[in-house]
Amino acid sequence: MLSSTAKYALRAVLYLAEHGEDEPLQVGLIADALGIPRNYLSKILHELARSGVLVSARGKGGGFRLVAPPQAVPLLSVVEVFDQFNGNRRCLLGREECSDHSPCAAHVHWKTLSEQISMFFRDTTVADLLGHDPPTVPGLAEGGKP
Amino acid sequence: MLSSTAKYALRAVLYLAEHGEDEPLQVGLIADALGIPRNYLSKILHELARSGVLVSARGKGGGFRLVAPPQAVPLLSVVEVFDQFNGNRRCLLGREECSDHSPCAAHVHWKTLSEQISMFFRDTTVADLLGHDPPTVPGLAEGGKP
DNA sequence: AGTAAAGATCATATTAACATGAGAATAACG
DNA sequence: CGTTATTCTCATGTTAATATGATCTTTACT
Repeated sequence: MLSSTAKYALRAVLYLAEHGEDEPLQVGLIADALGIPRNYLSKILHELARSGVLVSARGKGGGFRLVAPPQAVPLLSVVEVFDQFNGNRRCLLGREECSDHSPCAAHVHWKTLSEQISMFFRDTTVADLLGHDPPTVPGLAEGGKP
Repeated sequence: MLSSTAKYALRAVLYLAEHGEDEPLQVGLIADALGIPRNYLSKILHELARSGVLVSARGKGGGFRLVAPPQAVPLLSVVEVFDQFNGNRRCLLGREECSDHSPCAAHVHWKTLSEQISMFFRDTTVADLLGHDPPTVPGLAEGGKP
């Protein structure tokens, strides 16, 4: 559904929302916590900063923070920085021009679901995902229920 | 949503359902009609044959045919040959192990849509997509309304 | 001013998807 | 049996995503 870059971005933003309320968090910290390659995450966070989702501070004491409160950050604003959701991404058969006006064979069947997916990313916010099992390093055991 | 390989496969299967009822169709014919690289489509159709969706006949008069009638071919049986729909494909954040039992942060929010997507590919058949604007070469003008 | 801690940037490597080209294997048919 | 039309297979090329490593730049603090 999402590129691994977009997944990294989402997980990092969630981590910032949960742990970065008071002070900026460093790339290395987030990368270690989530098991994401450091320099790769660095570039991802940098792009999120360029896109206005995060702010970055260089130098000692620097790091990344969310610009807006989690309730004001739809998943789409994170994900669209890396994955295209426009045009032929929406057409199941990959036609450049696929619309109600000029539909592909699957158009009427796929349309509803496709719109629901768009709505999901537009309407779900980072805050909606907080308070659940926080995303940690995938494949790392996680002692459970007392 | 789908890899371009899976899209090619879907479009080719649709073409076979519409034009290959009486006789097997040749790779070159389908490739030309749909604007898909010939040898690439050849491999795709071969894999669909190995997977039991198509039958192939070599030699003169050969080509490809659907094994079952279009009503009996769910889109999933075409698509799953190329794109994985299992495991972490279903998890929005890319966790290997993401389930009701061990959910990621997005699990409860994404679950419903994810299941609807699965259902779509399982319940929609090739026959459902017939009788609409047939998929042709993308980006090719298509003389329209009289 | 010097130093350490951070992000920013550049060059390069790795991998998988997508694609092309040439030829081998198979089958029909005269 | 040879010719021709077709799929099948292998080798290779191209491109984009993913990842790594080295170095540059900025900032806070002493």
